[in-house]
Amino acid sequence: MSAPLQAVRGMNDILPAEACWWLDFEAIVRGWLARHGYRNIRMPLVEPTQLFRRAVGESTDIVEKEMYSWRDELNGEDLTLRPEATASCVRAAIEHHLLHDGPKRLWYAGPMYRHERPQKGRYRQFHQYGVEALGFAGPDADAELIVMCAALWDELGLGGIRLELNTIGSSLERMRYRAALIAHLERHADQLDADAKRRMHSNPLRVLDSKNPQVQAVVQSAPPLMEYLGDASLGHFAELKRLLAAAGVGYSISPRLVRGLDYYNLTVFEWVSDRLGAQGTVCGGGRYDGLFEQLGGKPAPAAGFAMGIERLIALMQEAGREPRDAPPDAYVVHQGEGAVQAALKIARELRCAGFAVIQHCGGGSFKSQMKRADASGAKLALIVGEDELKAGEVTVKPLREARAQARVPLARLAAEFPHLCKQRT
RNA sequence: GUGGCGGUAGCUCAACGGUAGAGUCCUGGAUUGUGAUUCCAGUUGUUGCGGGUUCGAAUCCCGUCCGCCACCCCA
Repeated sequence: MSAPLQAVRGMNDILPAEACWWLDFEAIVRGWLARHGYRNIRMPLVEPTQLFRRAVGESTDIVEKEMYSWRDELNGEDLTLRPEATASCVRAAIEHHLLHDGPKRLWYAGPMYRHERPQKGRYRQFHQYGVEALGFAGPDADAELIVMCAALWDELGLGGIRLELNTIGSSLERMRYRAALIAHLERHADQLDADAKRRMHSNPLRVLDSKNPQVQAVVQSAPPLMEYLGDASLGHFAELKRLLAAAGVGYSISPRLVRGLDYYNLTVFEWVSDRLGAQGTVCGGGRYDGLFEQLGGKPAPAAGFAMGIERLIALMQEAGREPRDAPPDAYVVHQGEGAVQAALKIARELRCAGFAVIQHCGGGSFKSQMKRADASGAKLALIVGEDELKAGEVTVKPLREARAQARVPLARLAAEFPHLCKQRT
């Protein structure tokens, strides 16, 4: 036997026992999205590499070292497995003129790819639900997005997720601040680590969220970004805070929260849990008013967020929720001449009536078929043997309760089945 | 990319230089066609892979792969 192949590192199979959690999660999320008036959009997993270089930014971790990029030798295109999907979504909106008749509320879901070292809550293929409000300029849109997150945590039964909020102003304000920050960092260059020194010129804002204590000391004494914001930016932020307070959504202002992607401006936020180890961010987003123009489209304001499915499901499991398992209503056991045909017919009839029915396959003794019936979790075993066939009946045996089995005429089975299924003790 | 810990039956683990085991699961049986409980029987395997030390390696050493956790960053 040759060596078995394995899944690619950091890319996981989601087996049935785990997948039932995903189905529960998705059912809740989709209902929630529909009730908020968001419509689905689906973009390709592969995009031109240039899309992410321009949207996410050259000096971000994602573009610098985490993208699965390659050259398609068939035609020389440079392609990348999407590391996030806001860029794709905006690209699609521009390409198909989605905003020609007004702003749009959109959502998407699917796998994202980042080449990082895997650890708890971090995988090379991970999955997100993304929500984007395109064409909305005001802080009311920011508030809508944040408040709907809070509603979702409630629906999912999750507590202890806190909101961290910040504003990073306009690109012009950041440019002015950037100059001041670089000047400050240069004065204290001797206290910066290699990483901070490298970023000091390429992306100085990123130095702000360094966790190195010595670097943080320098950051603490740096001028705050807030002092470089104009009235418009401050007003946007103030109104957002008012709307959140009115909606009863608590938050903490986190001046060091700048987010790793270049396209953000004004509002940025993260929802964080303490129960997930080192990777506690469960959802992150913000406003990206410059992205449409940056990608060659007509300027349009926009805001959005993405949430990590693996991390949220981990929280659901940690909260002690039970996944809704849907065992079949019946398992059809059959033996003897002509029994398979009769069993198939019975199963089909019941399925047409809306019941979940498993038909035994693969032969085996009566005993082994009954074992399968029990293992399937079915409420009832339907027994089709020679006796039943002769009598035109089927034996209905409850598997989950101490109730006697009964013979039911085939003609009445479908009609009586709801009653047989529901009966307790 | 860097560091710490770990890989033994499908699963959970024991054996820690001297012939690889238990529980569970799975399969068959306990008088005609009845599951889950009970009893009996049976299969679990190149001890992740490759090399080295040794009379002898699951065990010690080196390499490699994979996993977990952390750094970094984020979902």
